[in-house]
Amino acid sequence: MPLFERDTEIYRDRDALREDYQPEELVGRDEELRTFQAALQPVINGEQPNNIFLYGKTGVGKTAASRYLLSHLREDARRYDDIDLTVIFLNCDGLTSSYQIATRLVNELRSESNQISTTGYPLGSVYGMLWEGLDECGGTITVVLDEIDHVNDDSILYQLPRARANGNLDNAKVGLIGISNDFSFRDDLSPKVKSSLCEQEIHFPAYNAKNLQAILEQRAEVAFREEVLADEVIPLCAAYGAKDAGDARQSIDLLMKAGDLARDEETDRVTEEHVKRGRRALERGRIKEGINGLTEHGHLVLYSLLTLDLEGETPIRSRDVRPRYTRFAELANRDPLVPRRMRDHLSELAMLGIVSVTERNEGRRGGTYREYALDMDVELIISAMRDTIDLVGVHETIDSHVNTESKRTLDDFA
DNA sequence: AGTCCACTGGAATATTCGGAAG
DNA sequence: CTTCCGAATATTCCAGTGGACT
Repeated sequence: MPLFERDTEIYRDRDALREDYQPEELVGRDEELRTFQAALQPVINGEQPNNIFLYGKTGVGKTAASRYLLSHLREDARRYDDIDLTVIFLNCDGLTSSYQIATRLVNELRSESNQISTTGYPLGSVYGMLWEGLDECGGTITVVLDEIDHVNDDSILYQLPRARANGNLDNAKVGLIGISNDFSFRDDLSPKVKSSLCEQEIHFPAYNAKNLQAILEQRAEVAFREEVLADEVIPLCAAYGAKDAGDARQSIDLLMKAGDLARDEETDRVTEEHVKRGRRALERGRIKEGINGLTEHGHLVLYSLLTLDLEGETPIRSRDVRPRYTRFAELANRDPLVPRRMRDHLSELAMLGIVSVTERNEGRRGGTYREYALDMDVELIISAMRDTIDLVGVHETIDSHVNTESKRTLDDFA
């Protein structure tokens, strides 16, 4: 018997479900594409391009729409002799300042052999090099800055659109396209940046179930063999996706997970059951990741909440979590955090969707406070926590010191 | 109408940590 | 090895907040 064997293939091309796959047509974003296209029209007309600002949550097609339209734009611009279009696409993830963006842009414009170092120059001379590079390139230059909310100073967002007006550029016409996940980012911009960058704003709303279904169908067409998916699979994935965040990435991942589960069992059909199990598995992964990213004190806070939940004490206000937390912290040989900070950890757990929060107000008697409760299956959280390495030490410490009453609770899931 | 409770959430400030440079 | 920097974490302080109570 051979060691390796081809899987019973339900997939035609599994890669079509991967993150980097780019479909030829973009479905479910018709209206946004129309506005976006109209905003890009001046480029073709040879006019000064608009500055465009795109915003919307993750996975709603902002980047995909930009790539799609700009590649068409580039192609179509080639048909006109008098238009010389350059597109620079820069993802600002990991970049924190305008300075870093400017050096990246300079390097994009320069040849391999002529790159500059990303540190060491005065800001002014980097801008100087940037204007020089842009002017040398000439024609119309569209700069796309993806995830600009990662950058915490907006000088380049001011400089770039104004470069021509300020006399820094003679030949080049620069258009800036900013993409942001974070809606509040736009509000925080200084007024002068807002007026120039946000002259064209396009909002990408979350996908609804219908949009998601269209997207999934498009992908599934390529990814799976015919007759492999049960009828309810795609609608179900779409429904979950729309309910959660309207995020295409997430829905596609779910479809892929369901497919993988089916493949692992060597069945030739993906069913509703697979989707449900896939969802659970993905959810667990998400929680695990969330928990892994927490600090030790975050873990202790979660632990406190977990044991309290097992004792049926939830929902619970933060001051009642405190004594339990303090005890655990001492057992783990850590100084307990100050209440204000502990509340921050609680809200962080809430942010991850691990716990739920309800605001209550009992007026003069109790004031305003929030009540926390576990929002996830206890089993799921425990199994996710078990894998958290640095928790082991804490766990043992607690386990060996804790009094019999809570020991019983801990044993319940240890 | 005004008081008051018990928090919340923002902000200023301090401390610790980790990585790069010297 | 130290030194320095910026990011991440913590602490301290405090001005709201909004519904129950007088």
